[in-house]
Amino acid sequence: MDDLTEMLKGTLEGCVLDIIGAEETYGYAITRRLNELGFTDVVEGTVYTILLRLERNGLVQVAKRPSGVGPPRKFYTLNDAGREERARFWAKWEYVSSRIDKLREGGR
Amino acid sequence: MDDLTEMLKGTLEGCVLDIIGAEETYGYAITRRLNELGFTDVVEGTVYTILLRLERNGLVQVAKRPSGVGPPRKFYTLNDAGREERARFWAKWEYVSSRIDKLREGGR
DNA sequence: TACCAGTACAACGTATCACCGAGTACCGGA
DNA sequence: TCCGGTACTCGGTGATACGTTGTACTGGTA
Repeated sequence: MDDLTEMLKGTLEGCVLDIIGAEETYGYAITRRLNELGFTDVVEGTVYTILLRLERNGLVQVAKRPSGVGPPRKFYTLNDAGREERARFWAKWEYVSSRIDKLREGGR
Repeated sequence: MDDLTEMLKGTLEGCVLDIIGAEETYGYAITRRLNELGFTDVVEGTVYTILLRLERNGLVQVAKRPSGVGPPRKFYTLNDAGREERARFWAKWEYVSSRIDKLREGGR
């Protein structure tokens, strides 16, 4: 699939939020997860910018722990604000995607 | 629904493309159509930027005609390149939205 | 020992996009 | 005559994903 960049704007952060919400995890693993989900072009740099943004906005709790197979990892968990934001994201997604699907079906 | 700006990036242009593809129309009417579709915060300035971009990228054919109820209108129609782009948009949308829905259902 | 691949994160700059605001202009009705 | 509705243009702003480069730790292997 060719360039999805623009279409991922505004949704990628929500996806990361959701992945963290499912279980405590770290940047490198999140990137792999997104790749295997089908977003093959998403690179580490992108995910780390999102993670730093989430941290700066106070949506996640961070814990640095050694990994054994490389440098230490920063593990992320959602806090209350993060869980709220995640719910808001899915509400928005539901809203937007349902309306676009309506347009597609020629819904006048 | 609160701010959808970021989530519309990359999809709004596709929506406009689709609306034009359905029938010959003009900026002001496209804005109204998007508003009634549920994208109530989309304003004329935004739509006109998209239309100028579509024109610059050679995806539409333009015809200026008097309106009778105000200043002349610029009517837009998709050309071959525009129809291709529209198809590409829906393919991308199908791809992205299906994968996000999968994430949402906890699809591991 | 020296090198390399895999893992892991950070920081810089860039392009694109939706939005905002202000401006121009045409028309009909109160 | 003014005002609301119609209709388009243009310049600037902020948010976001991406590309690139750099740092650094580990284990395997030639």
